[in-house]
Amino acid sequence: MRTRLGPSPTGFIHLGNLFMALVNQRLAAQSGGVFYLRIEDTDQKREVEGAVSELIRGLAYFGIEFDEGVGLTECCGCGLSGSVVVEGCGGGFECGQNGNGLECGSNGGVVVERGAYGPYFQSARREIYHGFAQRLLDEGKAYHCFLTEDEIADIRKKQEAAKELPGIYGAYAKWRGADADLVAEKIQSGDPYVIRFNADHEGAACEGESIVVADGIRGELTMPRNNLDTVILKKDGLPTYHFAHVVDDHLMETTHVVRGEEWLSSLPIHISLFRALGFEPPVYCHTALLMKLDGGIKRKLSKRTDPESALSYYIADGYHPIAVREYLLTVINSNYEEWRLSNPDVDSNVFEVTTEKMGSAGMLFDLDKLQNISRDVLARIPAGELAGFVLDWAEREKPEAFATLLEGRDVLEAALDIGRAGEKPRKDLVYAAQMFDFVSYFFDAYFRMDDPLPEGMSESEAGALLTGYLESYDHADDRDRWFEKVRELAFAHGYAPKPKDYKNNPEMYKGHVGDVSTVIRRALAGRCVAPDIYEIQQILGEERVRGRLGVASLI
RNA sequence: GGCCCUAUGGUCAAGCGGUUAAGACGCAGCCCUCUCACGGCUGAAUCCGGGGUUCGAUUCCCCGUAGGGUCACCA
Repeated sequence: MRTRLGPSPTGFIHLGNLFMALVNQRLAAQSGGVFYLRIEDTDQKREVEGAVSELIRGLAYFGIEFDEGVGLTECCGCGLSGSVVVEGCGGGFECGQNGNGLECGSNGGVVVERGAYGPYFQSARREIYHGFAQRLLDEGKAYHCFLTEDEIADIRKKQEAAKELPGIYGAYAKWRGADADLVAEKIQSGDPYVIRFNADHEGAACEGESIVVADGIRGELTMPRNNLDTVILKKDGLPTYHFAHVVDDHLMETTHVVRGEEWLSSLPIHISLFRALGFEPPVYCHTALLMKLDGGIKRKLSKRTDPESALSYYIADGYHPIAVREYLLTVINSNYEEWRLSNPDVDSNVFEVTTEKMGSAGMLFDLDKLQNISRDVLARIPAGELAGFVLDWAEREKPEAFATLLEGRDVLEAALDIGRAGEKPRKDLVYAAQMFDFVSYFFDAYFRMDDPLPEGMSESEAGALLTGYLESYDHADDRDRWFEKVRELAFAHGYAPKPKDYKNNPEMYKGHVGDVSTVIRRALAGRCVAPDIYEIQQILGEERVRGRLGVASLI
């Protein structure tokens, strides 16, 4: 299979982009095919500078790499902004001569193209589109249209009033078959125009005819034939999506177009264009959309109002790429989870994604599920690797903490590794920001006594317990000996050494050993909820343990 | 509004004419237990409605209904 991703460089990378990229990537990789990146920059108004390299980097964070097409490479060192080099051009291009107007990455990346089907920027394929448009023009399948915005608005108003289908078609297509001399004259005098597809070039008799398309996900689809004179070349000479899609995916030999359901309704236009040009259409796979529950109703994840729809949200919080991929995989093919359960240690790329098993309903994005998957994924990653991951995150997102973490890297690693050995590892870790918070108290700079004492525990009582604990503290004790001492301390102060004792005879005790350990835990970690005290102490080291206990016992 | 897509618990969903209607997340309870997390067990919770077809429909067909998508010189 040859698949592609065709994003427009608007500076916003949607979760949906990643979803689509992942499906396309897996499909190509599984079949030994090619997955390429084409930049659909035909809307100059929406274009954002630096969006292309940001897009590539954003996707790369989640492990999306392209075999062909637009990519990023190390800076050529020219230092000039606005320069592009084309890989494999043999030095024939000087920096800045390519003219695509892209940045020479401020952080060392240069946008390049590779592959035999270029250019992969639609804005650089103008002449190609013009050639095919001319062909349609010559064959009477397209025409110049000089309708102004006002005229179109009037037409629409009339159509609305008459409850007719809006758009340019039939009798409303007044430039269809216009006098050639008049057209030439208008062009000559510089009147702006667009090229429209003539939906009735095969004769208006086709009205009511329907088309049947075999969708890779949805099976056989029956839709009415296109009857709108859709614009294929805009006033500025650039193609619309519809035309660029048809021309490019034909020329670039895309075999499978995986795209969102929002394209379903323009499928008839695309089929008509393929037919008019005499091209074979690719296999279409229209995926369900990612939705969000909003006030009780489902709706498409929106980039304007839903922060979690942006890839940058997950990068900023430091979600692990593997976790996000696995979550997406469970959404892409629901049998993935089952597979993962029986293959806990196999690389997720071994799982075969199939379009037939993709849902077509539109699913809610489930952050809980992502987090749950993330816990499992992170539990399988060695602490050393996680420490590096957190450091990368901190360098990027929390620079003020980076030096501290880097300096205390061994502490960071040990802290992240708490309770993870053995058959039933703890699964406390979810994403980098959360991991940082989870271990922050190990670093003096972030140690805070945040939590209040447990209910009913007075400060003097806590102070007495801590003083007693400090007196008997021996850093060299093993875990059993250590806890034995905690029990003794508890008993000496009127607390049940075992929770069960307290449960059975609540009137005999002030509380149980858990209350005592909570006071200790709070003194050491600043919180009443944290992992095993013994391990925390071992990581903190004797000096800091005594220091924190001493400080807390005086309050 | 037209056209199109979709419809199983709160969520993701198995199912593909006869099932006690899987599983996962979440939720509740219990167990384990120094708190938490992990783990174990248990539980509550689903076939949108109405017609057909059929000996029998969650499953097939039709009609509603609901949700979504789309109706640009944006993709």
